[in-house]
Amino acid sequence: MVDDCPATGQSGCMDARLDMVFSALADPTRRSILAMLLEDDMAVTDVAEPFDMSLAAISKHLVILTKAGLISQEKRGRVKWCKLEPDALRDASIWMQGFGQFEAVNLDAFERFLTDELGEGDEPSLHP
Amino acid sequence: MVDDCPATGQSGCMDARLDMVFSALADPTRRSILAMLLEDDMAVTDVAEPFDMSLAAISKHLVILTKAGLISQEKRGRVKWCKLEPDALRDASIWMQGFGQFEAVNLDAFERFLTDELGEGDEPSLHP
DNA sequence: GGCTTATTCAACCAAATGGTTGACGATTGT
DNA sequence: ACAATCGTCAACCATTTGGTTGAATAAGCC
Repeated sequence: MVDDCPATGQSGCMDARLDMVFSALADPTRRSILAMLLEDDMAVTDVAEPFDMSLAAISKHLVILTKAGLISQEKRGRVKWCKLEPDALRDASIWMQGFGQFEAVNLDAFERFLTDELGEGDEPSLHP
Repeated sequence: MVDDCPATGQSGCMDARLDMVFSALADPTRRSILAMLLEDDMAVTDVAEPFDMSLAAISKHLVILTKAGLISQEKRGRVKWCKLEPDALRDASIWMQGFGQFEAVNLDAFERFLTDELGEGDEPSLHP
């Protein structure tokens, strides 16, 4: 009954986590927030600034991202800092790769990944 | 205005597609369907069979998966065949990998991937 | 102490989601 | 021709989602 196989999805115990991760990613605002946090940790107010939306709405988005494990929030003083937490993203990505494994063409993606990351200079350029 | 950078998410034209892919993946029923289709193409009725849910509901799920590009449906005679379409999954997975790229630990995932796929024999064993 | 800033809470709302049922068109088999 | 099977459509329903406001809590500044 433990989730022995990530592909079956049959009542696995990581189902709920995947639910949360994918539905968190399903919103463009939340994806933008993740992209912003990719560059640096940010306070809630600063996260909200570029959006045409109330602070409360952003706060709720951040709660959703936190519950999904995609970010973490640490309160220091009166400001709450948001930090990207790539593990959950990685897990979900791995899950998805399961669906490509049986196709040889899937290797394209990894070639692209590797050349993007390793071929383009030494400093970890975030997004070419 | 074209989506020049997959990380910004700023009004990129692939946003809508990612919306659809991730919200399609956010439902456990739909993920199970994908897992079933991983093993073989299936007719709609056969997809619906293991679920405790009406055929119409499954039909709707399949429409959602189709619109997201995750599966394709081809009607042959009176039965409609559903086939996994891994490209969309791969694209979304690539997008997600962007969030791991700046971390060295991300390479773990790819090591795991490579050993899983290449290390476990010649025949494309679907899911060990 | 009293103002300002940072963030959440609570109540509310419109729209989207995920399901049901029953009727319907299309295709197949006898 | 008739009946059975495959799948979708339409109408409906309950719940969730994503947003709004205004008040409330908490911390820093003068």
